[in-house]
Amino acid sequence: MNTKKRILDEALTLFSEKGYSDVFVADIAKAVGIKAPSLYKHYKSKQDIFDAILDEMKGNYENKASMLNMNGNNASADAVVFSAVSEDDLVKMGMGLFMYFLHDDYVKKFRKMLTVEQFKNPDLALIFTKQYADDPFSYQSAMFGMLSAGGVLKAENPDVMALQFYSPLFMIMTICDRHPEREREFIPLIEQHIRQFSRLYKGEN
Amino acid sequence: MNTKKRILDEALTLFSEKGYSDVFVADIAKAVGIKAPSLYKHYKSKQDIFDAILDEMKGNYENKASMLNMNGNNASADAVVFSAVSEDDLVKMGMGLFMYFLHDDYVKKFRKMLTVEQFKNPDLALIFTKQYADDPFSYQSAMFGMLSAGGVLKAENPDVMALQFYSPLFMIMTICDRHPEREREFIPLIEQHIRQFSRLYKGEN
DNA sequence: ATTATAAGCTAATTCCAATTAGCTGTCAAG
DNA sequence: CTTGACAGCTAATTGGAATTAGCTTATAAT
Repeated sequence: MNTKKRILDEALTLFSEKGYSDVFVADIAKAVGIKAPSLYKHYKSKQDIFDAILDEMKGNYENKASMLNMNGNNASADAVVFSAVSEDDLVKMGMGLFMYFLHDDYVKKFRKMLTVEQFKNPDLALIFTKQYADDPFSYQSAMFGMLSAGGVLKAENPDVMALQFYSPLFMIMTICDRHPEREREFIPLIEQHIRQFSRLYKGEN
Repeated sequence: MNTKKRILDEALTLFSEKGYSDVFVADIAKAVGIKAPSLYKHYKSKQDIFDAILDEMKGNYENKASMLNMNGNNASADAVVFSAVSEDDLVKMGMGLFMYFLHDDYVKKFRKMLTVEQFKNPDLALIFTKQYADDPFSYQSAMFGMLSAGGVLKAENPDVMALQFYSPLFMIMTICDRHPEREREFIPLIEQHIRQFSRLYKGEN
């Protein structure tokens, strides 16, 4: 039941591994458990399936983003109090973000699809950059700005602080997308990064 | 002349933008200025062209890597002296690495091809991770370890230092691959990052 | 001069994958 | 009960893309 939705799920799984062109309608159908022509009862073409995946994602993202306070909306950082943020708080936040991005099945597949399709499709390039760069930067920059203003952290360029805090998470995520088996090796490094970052910007040493 | 080499160049250009499957033999031939069947006088199949590109790159990399002191060979960091490394030295080194990766035409195309093919081809995944993560990390970690030991920088985990130094370069490079027009916006940020990194790890502030 | 080879071309050939045609069974609404 | 929409199937159809066949010309070696 709900074949229509299952088609999108299986198609996304396949697209994220093989890219749009190397996935055949018959592959998607097989994954769903039907024959290729039956699939046309639900979508009028392969491209239509792809578009539906994009539409679905656009809905999902705004929810998740505001949930994680990750959106570009500058009002959202208000929720973070100016006052103390401990090293453990930063670790919790950074690891939480990292683990969510890395392990949420839907998010992961969608990201991998963006990765392999980005140069063919300018829309996807924009979505990728917004979700994985501009939005996190803008949120974190606002946060670090306030933490600096509140005297919790050194007064340094908050854009740079955001870049330095976030890009290790991003980079290691891309490595783990390629080599999930190396995750064990990198998780501790992320935590060490965040603790070291925190100490450096608190001026402790 | 040297059609054989031109085929590789044009094929790489196309593969890097559209991915292997979306490039037709006729496209490559057209870019070279011949007809598709003529191309088979030089390579026995489309796959053969792809393989030749890989082979060529394997040769290129080891040279470039040792030139840039970027390889995984731990002896290579010996060239860096223990003694003083100024903020400007770090900027020069970081920006040089970044600009080379970002603007060298061959390197850029090859990276984009790795990006879009990585999940289909485990070999490419390994090459990507080696060239853009393991090798830079191992070189820089050795370097920061020596700078710490020499008292030039604080004694902190050198793996984390390498991660923090390099991952902003990597991440911004991936953004610029998608949006070359945003380069102007990001180059200054890279320089600020390196200067801020340097000051933090020198304990100045 | 002759001939072999290299590198190009046009015209098949072959295969494959998306899509369409047309049929069948189910089942809910009337 | 019976009819229409739904969702599936098998068997075409269509179009596109890789590769092969077979021919031509230029050139370099004999």
